[in-house]
Amino acid sequence: MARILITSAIPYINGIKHLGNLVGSQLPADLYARFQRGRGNEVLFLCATDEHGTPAELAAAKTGEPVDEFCTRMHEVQADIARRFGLSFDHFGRSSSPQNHKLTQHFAGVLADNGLIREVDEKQVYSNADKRFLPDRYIEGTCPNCGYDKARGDQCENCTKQLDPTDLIDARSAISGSTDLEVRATKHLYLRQSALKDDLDAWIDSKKDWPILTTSIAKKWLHDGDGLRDRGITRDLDWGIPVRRGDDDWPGMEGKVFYVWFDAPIEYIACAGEWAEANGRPDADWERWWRTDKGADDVRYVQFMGKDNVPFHTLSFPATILGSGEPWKMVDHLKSFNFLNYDGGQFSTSQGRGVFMDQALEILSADYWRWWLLSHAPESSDAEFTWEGFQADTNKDLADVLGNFISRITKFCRSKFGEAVPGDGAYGPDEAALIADLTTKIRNYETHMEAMEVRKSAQDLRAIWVVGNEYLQSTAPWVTFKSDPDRAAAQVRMGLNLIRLYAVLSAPFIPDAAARMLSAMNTLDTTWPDDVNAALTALPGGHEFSVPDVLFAKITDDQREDWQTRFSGVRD
RNA sequence: GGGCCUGUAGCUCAGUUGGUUAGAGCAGAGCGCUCAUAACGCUUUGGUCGUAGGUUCGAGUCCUACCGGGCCUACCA
Repeated sequence: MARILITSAIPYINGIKHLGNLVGSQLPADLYARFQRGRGNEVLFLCATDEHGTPAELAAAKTGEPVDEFCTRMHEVQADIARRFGLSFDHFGRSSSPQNHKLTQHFAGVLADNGLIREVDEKQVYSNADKRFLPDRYIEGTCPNCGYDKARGDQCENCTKQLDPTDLIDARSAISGSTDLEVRATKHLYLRQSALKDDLDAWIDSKKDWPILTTSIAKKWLHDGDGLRDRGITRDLDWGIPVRRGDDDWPGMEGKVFYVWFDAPIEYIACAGEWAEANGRPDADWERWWRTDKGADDVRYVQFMGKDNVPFHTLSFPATILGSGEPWKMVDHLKSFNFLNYDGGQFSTSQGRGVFMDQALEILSADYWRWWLLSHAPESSDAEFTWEGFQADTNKDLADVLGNFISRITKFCRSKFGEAVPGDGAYGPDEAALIADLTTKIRNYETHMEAMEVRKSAQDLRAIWVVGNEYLQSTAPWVTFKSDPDRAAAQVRMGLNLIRLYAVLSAPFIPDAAARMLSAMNTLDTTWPDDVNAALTALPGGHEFSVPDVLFAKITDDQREDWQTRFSGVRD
């Protein structure tokens, strides 16, 4: 039995994620986790909320809550939505956890001991009105290049020119609008990534099977200009992990916290500790997933994320681990995704454009979304969500191909044989051919799932569903029944066994529907079909079942138009 | 500006190291079936593979230029 550690990029605490965020990390990670569990492998699937940084402080200030209370509340909101989407995290942690505080401070300490931290005196813009240092993009002003009056301190989004905050004319705080800004001296810690460049380069080079998207981004950062640059890992904020050197104070760094991108990936590790604590397990139980000196040698570690997260996972976090010199498990495969667009534009959290996870669940159950998003996962390029496509695809795949198959065979059986699997007759050449066909298709499905080829896996699964309809059409038990009832009985028995098989195979994509299928078939047998022949005799003659309700109701044109209108604007 | 990704039938996408008549699903057309959520099955119409050159016996696949879409570019996360 293989052991597989899976992490999804941790969603930022500030607000509810949209469908584009979901399909880029948590959902495919869940697909893979469910698949690996289904095959009988040992899985630890971790996710968490990423809670530190300026936007969290500002969002809390907006609601009037203390930032820690805001984060606690939003964590629960996100955890609840994740549950309702069927995201099967073994633990959904928090980057603000005590475990992460300790571990982040630990890493900073050992990196300093190894000579990989340097202190840098620098100047940053400080807003007297806001009483805080402002990140470049929180400073607005008039672009000296094109005159656009809402240029940000890092770049003018009108003329795309790269800017320095001090370039801006009439610079003001993007938070308060105050122009009472000054340049202040401050001191920060930098991680000497440049010293680890060759190690990182060699490490990336050794990853031959990673998506091009992943390695090309990493290579760009490694070789652009003078090569990989050192990176500031501290910030002048109140909310975050206090800068400490292991268990000791860090003289000169009082009142500062670690940069959110330093502590967020470390939460992948800390989250395992939270998982152990939450389940009353000893430290050894999580360390065997993360410490190669404590049993993690045979763990395969896979990360899922959107392309915007790649540099931090291919460079910063590995630099933290390599630089520590400690035997932490490093990522084996990094699956990255492009973005999902919404009806001709981008999904946007800041602008409230698109469909957000909570809204999606208000109108349809999770499986509709899971199926469509995964079968259109933006793997090779950005993908496009349209309501027409969503309606057409889910109606065809889920209602017609899969749902109707279940409906027709269960209802036919009920009318001719009653609600129990008919035991007469035996499988013959038709069934042997079906089993051979299914075996080939299931092995393809497994291969693509194993390789995290999400869209191809969805196509494979759909093809497996189609086989059921083809089988019924060609054997026509409704005809056979009139001349050879025993033969019809065997055909119906096969059809009912296909439902159980489909439930097992489909569970990673559509877990709720799979559970309803198993429930209707009155079985708890979720054995993975390594042996397809055996899988199709699992429900014996006499086994009682029930005809399930409609598995997937179709999306009507009226519904689609209604939703199209409702989600055409922006959310408040 | 630089780097990378991308442009294949009306739509969404496959096309392995260049190799005979470019594939799938949906939509469209025809036929069949009637167990079923008017569902299913079979057959079938659509493409000179963004444009222009080049390499090659042979290019959707490699090279160059150009046009279009996208992402990143290190202090948002």
